[in-house]
Amino acid sequence: MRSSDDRTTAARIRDAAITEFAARGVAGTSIRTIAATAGVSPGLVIHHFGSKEDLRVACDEHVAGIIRDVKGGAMASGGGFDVTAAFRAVGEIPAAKYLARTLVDGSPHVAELVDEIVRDAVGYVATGVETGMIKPTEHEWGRAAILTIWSLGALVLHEHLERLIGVDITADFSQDPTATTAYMAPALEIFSQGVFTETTVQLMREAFVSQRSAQEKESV
Amino acid sequence: MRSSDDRTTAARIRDAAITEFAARGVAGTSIRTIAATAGVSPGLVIHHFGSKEDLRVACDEHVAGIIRDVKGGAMASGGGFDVTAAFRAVGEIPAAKYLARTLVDGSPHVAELVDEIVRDAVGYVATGVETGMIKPTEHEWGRAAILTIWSLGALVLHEHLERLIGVDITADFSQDPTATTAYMAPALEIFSQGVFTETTVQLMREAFVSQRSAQEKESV
DNA sequence: CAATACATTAAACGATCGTTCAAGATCGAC
DNA sequence: GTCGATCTTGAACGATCGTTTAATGTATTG
Repeated sequence: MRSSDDRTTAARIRDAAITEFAARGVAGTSIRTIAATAGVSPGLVIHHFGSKEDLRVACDEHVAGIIRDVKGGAMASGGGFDVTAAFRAVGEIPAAKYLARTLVDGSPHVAELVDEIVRDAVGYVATGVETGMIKPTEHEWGRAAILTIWSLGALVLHEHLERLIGVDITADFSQDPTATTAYMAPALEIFSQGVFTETTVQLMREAFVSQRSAQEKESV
Repeated sequence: MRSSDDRTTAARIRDAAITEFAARGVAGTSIRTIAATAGVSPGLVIHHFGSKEDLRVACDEHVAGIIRDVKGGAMASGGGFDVTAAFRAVGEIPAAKYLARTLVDGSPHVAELVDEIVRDAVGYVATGVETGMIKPTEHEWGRAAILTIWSLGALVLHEHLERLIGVDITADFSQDPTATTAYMAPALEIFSQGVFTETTVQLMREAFVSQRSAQEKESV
């Protein structure tokens, strides 16, 4: 039975930490809990990683590595800026949940990683525009950033999304057509035809301009 | 000087707790920290709220109350399903940040609250469709849910959004036209014209159908 | 086989945690 | 002005936290 888990003890501890940190946050997880999940003593956790903070950094770096692998591998065949799709494709569910938590908890490396994902999205979108798949825009960076944030935001709020539409985007639902429809269909619709009518766009543009000129008056 | 703060001591403790919980999470915040922020002794916190968990519930309910007020007041004049706009309009920044944290930490009341926001969004969108402001859809619930999740997701990831495009959506930037442009312009663009071209939509639809029929074959 | 390095554990340490408690301080009611 | 109720504090309690330490087990190596 042991042959079914060929990971190092240190790797098992690290993976247990990733799971626990993802579920309860770093502050909400004790070393004793991680040790219990990994089936070792608390002292061994410290022996292998030095301290809780160092263990957290090790988790950070490991998940960051997975993300970079996933991006390199499944990017071209997938949805581009939809990071969550890449995770599902590779089956790295704990890493996805860890990222979701860490995006809010904050960590030494996650900000850097998000910037990286957005830069990739900019490149992906630019290619899409060149090949006529994606509409051009004045706000290249802003649009890529917002699309990425929305995608990551859905990942972070996966529990709510699951409750709302019955789809866990941190799980592999590629075999479940119902789930695919519930999540992908409305998103695809928004991304293709938008939600506002021409009338609304015109109204908002006018309101925006008038607000702006009013502020210019104020500031004089 | 004391006249500048007419809140009850209990209210000051509660507000301090909301701020600290929002910044560091519930597990990452000690009662002693809250007491220090409120300028009282740790014992007094317990005396007024019974326990840390009860204090958390009190924060939950207070913020939920603020959100319901905000929804009722600024909904009609604002962006509809953009919850964050409502917070800025009323100036309840700590409540917004508390909600952002609690959406991920989980709490006894937040799920209920999210469902409520989505139901409101469905109603708002339906009205918009009737008056010709919003495009109709097959997926009423799904679209409203996803739009709400995106909006809340941006709130949750406000720190990353600020770093990426220089706009803190938990702050009142109504006086800052640059910030308004950076965030609102791309979002409005996506919501009006979409991001995918007709070619892409057609391709995705075909891919979706073929995937589906392949799965139907499989399941036979 | 002896020696050495590494893996691992149980026990304990000091710090901090949420909470309790006893004792003042403050206040309104009679 | 006295009394009871409420507000507030400082000290302390037991539990749990991250971490250390000493000891034992288990390989590896010459």
